[in-house]
Amino acid sequence: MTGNGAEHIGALIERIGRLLSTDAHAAGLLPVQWEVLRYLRRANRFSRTPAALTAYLGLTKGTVSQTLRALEGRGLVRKRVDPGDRRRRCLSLSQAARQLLLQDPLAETVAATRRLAAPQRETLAGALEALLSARLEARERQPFGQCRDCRYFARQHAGGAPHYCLLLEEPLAEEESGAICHEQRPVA
Amino acid sequence: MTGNGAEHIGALIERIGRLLSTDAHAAGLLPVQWEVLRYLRRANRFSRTPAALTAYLGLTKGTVSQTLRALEGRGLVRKRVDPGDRRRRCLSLSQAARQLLLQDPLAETVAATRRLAAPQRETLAGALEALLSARLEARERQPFGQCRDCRYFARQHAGGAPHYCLLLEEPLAEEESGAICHEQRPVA
DNA sequence: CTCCTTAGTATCGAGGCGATACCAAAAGGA
DNA sequence: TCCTTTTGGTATCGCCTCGATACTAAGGAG
Repeated sequence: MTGNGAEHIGALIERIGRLLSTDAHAAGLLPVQWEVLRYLRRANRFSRTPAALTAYLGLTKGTVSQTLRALEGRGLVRKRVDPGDRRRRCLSLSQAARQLLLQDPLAETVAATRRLAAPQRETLAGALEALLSARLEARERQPFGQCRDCRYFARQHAGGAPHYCLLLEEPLAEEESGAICHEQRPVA
Repeated sequence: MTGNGAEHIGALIERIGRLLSTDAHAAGLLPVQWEVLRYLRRANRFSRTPAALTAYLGLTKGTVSQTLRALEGRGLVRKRVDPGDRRRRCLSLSQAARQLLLQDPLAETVAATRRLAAPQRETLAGALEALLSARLEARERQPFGQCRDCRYFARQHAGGAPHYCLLLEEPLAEEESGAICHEQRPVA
């Protein structure tokens, strides 16, 4: 292989992104629609709202509202008013959406990643995280990291007891600690 | 950092791709329009045609035709009939397009890549190439590699003499050997 | 009760995108 | 030579993204 400069890496990222985009189209949904479904699968209960989704995708709220409208029309996303704050909408995936996610075109790339040697995969993950956080900082975007990596995450050590969010003052189940959160602030 | 599995890498790639897409929007052109300009800057003279561009982007020819129409309307791309084959159109960048490419939003990510440690950058490039070629094979897409890595590339060793393409039977200048080609077939 | 902020929707215009249909030029027979 | 096929590109339609702008509704602060 020739040309391993920084420009080459830029071209690779661009090309892979384009492939993912056409894969997404071929799988029956538009790229951003797949991303909405993936987000809703990974986000915790405080983050499954149009506002958090808007921040995650980096789009305007009007665009997101319209995209959600399209997904609702297809019966993939359900929207209902938050009883606590009647301005908020709680988003959830339909059973059809969960079924559809089993054919997520991104899975093929994940499988290709699995075929890399373990140390190479480690380095790849680290490098991508560095690139991502550089861009996030430049744009002052929220990181949307995992709950358990958050400065407000309090781990309860008494066996079986749930964890706790010091920001939202809510108990957290063990399964929730790996979900992404729109309020997440990395430790230190 | 937590969760370095293959799924995590998939999420990272997806998220970076999304950031690049919103960066592109912010820079005044649509993502695919930036990609067209980048392609035309990097492609050799046999590959600056709508058909090659269509294969590169993995889109339908109708879509590409329409995108080129938009870029032509903005005075960024010029199109003229190929004198040899009057069905073909030869594409070229205007001076305004070359000027615009100096503000390519992808450059910021390239700069971030440059800040990685050299061995990490090497591994990143290798891993991304592996992911890309896996997807290309699965979709039976052309690689669009560099001319000099092609099985039809004949290097002339007599000082200063140009190289030669055994497929198209055309002489090649030294500067062309780094360009990407729609006919490129990697060695062995 | 006002003002302000936050959450979401509605609408418009540009444009990507696939699908389909179409046209023109080249190439390949019989 | 004429006829067919193939190749390169365009035109049009419908759906959807996307930003911009303007709007409604609900919560909060004084």
